[in-house]
Amino acid sequence: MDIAKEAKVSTATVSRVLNNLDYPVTEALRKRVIEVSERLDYHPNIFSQMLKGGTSNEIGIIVPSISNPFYAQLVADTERICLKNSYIPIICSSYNSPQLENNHLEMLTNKQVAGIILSTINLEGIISRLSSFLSPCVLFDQPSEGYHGDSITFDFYKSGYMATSYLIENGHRRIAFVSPPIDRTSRRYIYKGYREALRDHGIRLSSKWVFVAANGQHQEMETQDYQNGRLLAGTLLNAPYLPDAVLAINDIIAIGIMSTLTERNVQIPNDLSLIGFDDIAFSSMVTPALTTVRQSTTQTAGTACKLLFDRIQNPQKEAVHVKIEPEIIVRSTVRKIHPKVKKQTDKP
Amino acid sequence: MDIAKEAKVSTATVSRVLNNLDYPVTEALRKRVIEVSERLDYHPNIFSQMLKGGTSNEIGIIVPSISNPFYAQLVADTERICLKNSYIPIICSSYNSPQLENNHLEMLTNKQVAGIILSTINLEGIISRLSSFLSPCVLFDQPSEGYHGDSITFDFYKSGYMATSYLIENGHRRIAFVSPPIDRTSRRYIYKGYREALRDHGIRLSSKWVFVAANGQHQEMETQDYQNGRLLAGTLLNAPYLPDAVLAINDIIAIGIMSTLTERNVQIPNDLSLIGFDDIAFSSMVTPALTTVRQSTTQTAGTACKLLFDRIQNPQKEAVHVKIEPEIIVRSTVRKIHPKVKKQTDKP
DNA sequence: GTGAAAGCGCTAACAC
DNA sequence: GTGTTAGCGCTTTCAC
Repeated sequence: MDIAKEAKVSTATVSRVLNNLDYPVTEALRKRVIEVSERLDYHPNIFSQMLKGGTSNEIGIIVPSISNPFYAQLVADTERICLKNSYIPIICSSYNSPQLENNHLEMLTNKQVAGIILSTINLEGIISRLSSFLSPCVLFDQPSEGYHGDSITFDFYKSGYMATSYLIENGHRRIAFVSPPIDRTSRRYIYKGYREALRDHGIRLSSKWVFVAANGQHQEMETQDYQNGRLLAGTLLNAPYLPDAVLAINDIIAIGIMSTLTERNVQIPNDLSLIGFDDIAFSSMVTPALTTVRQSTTQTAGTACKLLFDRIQNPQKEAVHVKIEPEIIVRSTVRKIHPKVKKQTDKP
Repeated sequence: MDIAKEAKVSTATVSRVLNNLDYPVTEALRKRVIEVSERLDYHPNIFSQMLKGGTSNEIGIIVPSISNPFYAQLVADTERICLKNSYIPIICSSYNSPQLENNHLEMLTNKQVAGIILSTINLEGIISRLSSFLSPCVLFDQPSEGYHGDSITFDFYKSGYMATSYLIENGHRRIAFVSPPIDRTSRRYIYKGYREALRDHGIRLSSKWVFVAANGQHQEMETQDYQNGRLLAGTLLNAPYLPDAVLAINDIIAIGIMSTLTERNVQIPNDLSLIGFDDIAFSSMVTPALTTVRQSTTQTAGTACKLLFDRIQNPQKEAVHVKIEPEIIVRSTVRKIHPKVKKQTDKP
């Protein structure tokens, strides 16, 4: 330690002063050490601190893709809370690659971060390893069935159910379902909610109203969802008649649908109602503003951080599972219609 | 080292095997070490590696706000390139706080990251310290005048000049300028480009066509820009007559303007042309699709990474300054008008 | 009150 | 070919 030499004291004293240990050190020495450390622009070497058994104040945050506005928001919210609690967030995108997610996880545990907040795209693949980690891990956003640690997810099933019911209550019967490939548990649940809401209201599920994109998703998700929305809206318009409403599995795909519809002079919500999921910032910026089911990022981020902080404090405490309730944000893309008045388009 | 004991060899041998040093080790021993290391699920302690003088493969990326779609895109692009080159990106948001930016910078240098890619919001404040860093730092996105290291920025002045000229060439004369507070060098340059383009085309700058928001920006930037756009469009509509065109200093504020205009039945581009800056993904998703000046994030990210990687390879090489050329993305919000035909609105 | 010294896990120089 | 050992910078116990 250079400071020790320069100030002519022992390294022990330097350590005691700089770490503010409540250890008896004469004012004179203390002052000298501080003076020298400032003069030398001293920064402790975190590696040797950690080697010596120090604890990290970093928190890893892993999400599928940071360029997706929903995750950008979720990460930003989480980041802010970490910072406020003097943790340093380390943000990682898995880009839908289990391999990359694994790498990140390994990197984070190697660093012995204080904790990990993870939206996994590969639950089955990692669930067994999670508990063996040295750093506590809370799962958020995506469903986490079978995980025994802390977790917090949306109630996707309920989201799907609520959105569909909401449309039905507004008089819609022919409700289309539009989605990218249903390859995630979250999507499966929304779809299930959709089907069961229809069933519970005595509406027969018709496969002709289910539009699921075929392609994979290794490109940028946001653009792809948008394009899927545009495309699927196109095939939807080719049907002999229009549905009453469309349930789009996320806001971006909904905005894609709006775009094609507007182009083809189909008025929303006059000719067709539309509801999305997520409530990303842009949903309120499009015209007409999109009615959607909010998956509150602030709530998710807040709860995830709280669970993690609590666990860091008390590693022995019982695991907690939280479900965030969906909330319908009523804006301008769903209109009330009278179920008796069957609207027909001018298509053959 | 547990492995050494377990396999009954020295730690040196273990290190040699596990690091694949081209050091003579008998196959038998090598196999035994590998077998044990796998059985014990061994992970090297990166702290002691670093302590011993190892080099980090992490790269710090600092931007103002990750929830801003432009920066989300820029970060995602940068992240991907880092990953592809086996660097681990560490993403930090400064949230427009010089204090926080400083903290991040300090954290990154403490970790002795391989390099830093920085969009600084506090150039003056940090420029002197940058060169004393142990990790090389390339500045991107924001102007970096006075910095002697590598840097890469947009030609904001040219952007502003080009956009304004483009509008003028399309027959517009009364061109409004709409912006959040002009508190950043980038914005000052765009504004300057606007003014000088007007001047060079013999159009007098009229302060009544300059709309600059008053408020600060410690909230979420994206929402705030949008709201500013809405508000300023409102005051713009209260003027006795409409301008021919509006130059909005970023896409989000442009989308805010579109929103108010659509609400008030002002048709874009028939009644008013509009051009933005950035070319965020959403600009092509709104209706009508926004004409804008692209600040290519892929180009910026690519160049920034290249400069940094080069410097890591060769710390002595000369500093490089790159300016990314703006590019007008023609979509549907600017129409050509004949300069002679003075359009008047029906307002008094 | 202060200092000396051990040791965290690893790598590399040196011995054998 | 393989083992021994010093030392990276820090914290902490123990001795003075």
